[in-house]
Amino acid sequence: MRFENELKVIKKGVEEIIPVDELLKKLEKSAKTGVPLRIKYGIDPTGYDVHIGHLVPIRKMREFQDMGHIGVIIIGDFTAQIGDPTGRDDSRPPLTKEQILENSAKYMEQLFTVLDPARTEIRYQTEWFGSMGMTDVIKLMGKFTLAQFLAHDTFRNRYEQGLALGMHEIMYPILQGYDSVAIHSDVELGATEQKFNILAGRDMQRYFGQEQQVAVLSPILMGTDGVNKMSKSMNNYIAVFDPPAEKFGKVMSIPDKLIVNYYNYATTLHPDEIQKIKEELESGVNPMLSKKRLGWEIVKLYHGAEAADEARSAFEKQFSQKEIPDEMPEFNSPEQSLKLIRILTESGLCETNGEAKRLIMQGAVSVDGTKFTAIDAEIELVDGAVIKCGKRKYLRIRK
RNA sequence: GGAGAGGUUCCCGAGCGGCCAAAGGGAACAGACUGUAAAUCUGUCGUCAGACGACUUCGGAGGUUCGAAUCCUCCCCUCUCCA
Repeated sequence: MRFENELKVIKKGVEEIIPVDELLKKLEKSAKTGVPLRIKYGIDPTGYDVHIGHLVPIRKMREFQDMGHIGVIIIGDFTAQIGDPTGRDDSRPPLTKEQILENSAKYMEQLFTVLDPARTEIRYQTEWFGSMGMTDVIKLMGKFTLAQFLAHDTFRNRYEQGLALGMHEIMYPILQGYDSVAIHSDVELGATEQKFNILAGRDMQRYFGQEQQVAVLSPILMGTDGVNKMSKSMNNYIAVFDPPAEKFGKVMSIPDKLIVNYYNYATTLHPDEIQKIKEELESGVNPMLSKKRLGWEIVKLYHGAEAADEARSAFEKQFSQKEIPDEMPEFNSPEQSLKLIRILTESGLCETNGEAKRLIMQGAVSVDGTKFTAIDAEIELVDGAVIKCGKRKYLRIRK
């Protein structure tokens, strides 16, 4: 049957589908009636930096779109004020309308590197929450019990660890759940940590007499540190806005253990191909090679094959062959010569004089290939001279 | 409302009158090594100063003291138990 095939595609790279048989029924019904399914994914417009971990469920949405269904992106302008308790940010300052609009515009720009705009609907929570009164809110809250929330990992852990847990935070799943009612969601996508929130949507829909949505949960992508999940706050992420060389470098910095994981969730390679890479790794092929390919695949996804080639060869030049990169920041000064320390700080290569001194003493700084270790070194400012500071920072002198 | 515990440098977490710019760990950065911005080892890690040292920091505001992250007062915030 046709939907069996579709189901196979949907299942690929997905951790859990709750419940599978309902999804099958929905697919069947949609095929029969010609009415596309509504696939929901919510974002909080607290920022706009999208990283490749966010895009794991978004790719799934694209697959649904390619089957003819509708992707509905919810801009969580209300939930943004709460902050997803699943994260650990304590308080969020309320966002202005302008910020929300700006953030969501930039957010969508990045999502559209993956999504099909023709089959994407963008909805704001304000549409349905903006006019709600206290009575409605109380009614919604009454649909859930405290026990339910305390059964939720995040809430329980924070409670048991004695961390602060604001009353408003329990509103998060309630609001997210009601979103599903408001947009008549058929499927909600999210990472596995979203399970509770997404299931809350199912409950809400039942209370409102709607057909319940199906949860399609993607695995959580680990951050480049290999320890925490990829997130902005841990600064272990590869952003969609990162330039190609940056993406490539960040991929090279992931621990070797993560290679297969990234192939699975951050690329669109065929599972058989990934299996092959896995076997190669196990048989002792240098992980660096698989990583280079991984970096290439990821850059290609966002910037095309040409950019991927460039990123790879730039990396090889700079780190394997230790050549000087073509592009680097430049520094201008009217002086004939300057203290090395001052060049480093004034150009912004180093934050403080102390840092500059440290780096010099540690032998991290060289000018045109000559290492300088004297703190008070004075440098002739010659046009085109290249200062190297550490592994990745370069500066070209301009006259 | 009552009784306790606590707020420390980017994060976690010690310190509880001078030896504290503050242990330890993590992160970060650097060096060595490596066909990886992996792993490992070593070092650095408040600001200024070449160094001696000076200055700013331990929730906030005052106070005691020759001297406070450490003691006192008030305030703000968090947690636990009782109701």
